[in-house]
Amino acid sequence: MSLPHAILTALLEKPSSGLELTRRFDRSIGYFWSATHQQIYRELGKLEVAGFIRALPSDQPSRGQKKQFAVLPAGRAELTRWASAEQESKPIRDALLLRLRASAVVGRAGLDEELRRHLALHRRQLAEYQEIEGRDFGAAAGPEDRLRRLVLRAGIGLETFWVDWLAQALTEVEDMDAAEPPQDRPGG
Amino acid sequence: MSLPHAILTALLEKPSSGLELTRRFDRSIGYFWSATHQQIYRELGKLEVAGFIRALPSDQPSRGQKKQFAVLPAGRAELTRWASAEQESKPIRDALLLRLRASAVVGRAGLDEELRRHLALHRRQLAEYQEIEGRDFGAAAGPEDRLRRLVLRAGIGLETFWVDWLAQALTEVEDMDAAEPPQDRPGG
DNA sequence: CTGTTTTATGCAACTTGTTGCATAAGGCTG
DNA sequence: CAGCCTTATGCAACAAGTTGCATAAAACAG
Repeated sequence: MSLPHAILTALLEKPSSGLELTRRFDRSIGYFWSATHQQIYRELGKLEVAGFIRALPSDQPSRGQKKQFAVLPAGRAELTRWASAEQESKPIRDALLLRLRASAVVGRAGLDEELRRHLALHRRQLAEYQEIEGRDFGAAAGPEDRLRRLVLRAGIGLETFWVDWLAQALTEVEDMDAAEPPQDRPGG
Repeated sequence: MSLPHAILTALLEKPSSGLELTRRFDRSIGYFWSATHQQIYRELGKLEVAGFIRALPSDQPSRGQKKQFAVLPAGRAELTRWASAEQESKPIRDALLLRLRASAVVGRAGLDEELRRHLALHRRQLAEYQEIEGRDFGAAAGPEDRLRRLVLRAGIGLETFWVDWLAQALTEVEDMDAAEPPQDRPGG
């Protein structure tokens, strides 16, 4: 249950409306904790009821009107509590690796294309991270920026790993396809 | 929606009962697609109704009795179809990176312990993967084993990355803690 | 042969995340 | 100013995953 804490973190970094949060969850925060606007609006409602955030006063009351949210002391306390507690790590689910395992059983048809597609996606993501690093993290900075830079370095490291692994996997799969056509269950 | 396909793959590798599947989802398959016994039994029921698998005949009918499942031709066809189609990649959610970001805002209390805990977990997982590699993948083999080895290499690469990153993150955080105590919002 | 543990299957309720759609304000275009 | 697009918020239904518990047979201990 980390979505509320992702939202609290984002709102502490900068008070925002639901839509602004959604935009930020498509970029920075969303690089490691994604959420749709539906989740965000629902969670904002819960956080407000719980007294963790409040809507900043606005003229118009509701729909079609921006509503800014700011974190209340209770919300900061909750985030502090969460951040100093042990996290249960969520189980891994990686569809691409599952697919490779399935391909070992039912054949490699279309596998090379999928690997190429993923390779392109990860290369693009890596380039984006590297651009952010060059833009936002030039000189040495305080602990806040050092921690954020560590997070970014995790992203860069992960994408670098995937790019390397996918390139190697693609080479191997092409090699297998050359030796033996990738029909379903080729040799038996 | 990949759980049914994970189960079909596992059953094609070896027909199994629900509990045997559960055990395998705690090991090999579960390294990249985890599932609880609840999910597995429920999904087995659906796959049987859909005509993708069938229960092998047994003496006793139901509870407390092992029920072996085998994949039917329709099930193999479904897995083949799934494996040759494009996968929508699931959004990323990594609680540890989120926590680092939160720590940048509410302070680093307990962060070093959490990093050490993760480091130990990833080191253990890496050792397990390397042991499997040494045991199961000695000599060169057919395309099936080459694909499975690629999957294992992904696991090894990922764990290696995490071990390296966590070690570096820990060093940095300890350095920050030495310069400035890790209270909530230390310097402002 | 009785009670406890282990193996094995499964239901029900709940939480989390996704998809599709509805509503409404404001700006733009002819 | 009528119609359309974009921005902004939100409901409802659904799908996926989790948690807690129930049931029952077999194995084991005394």
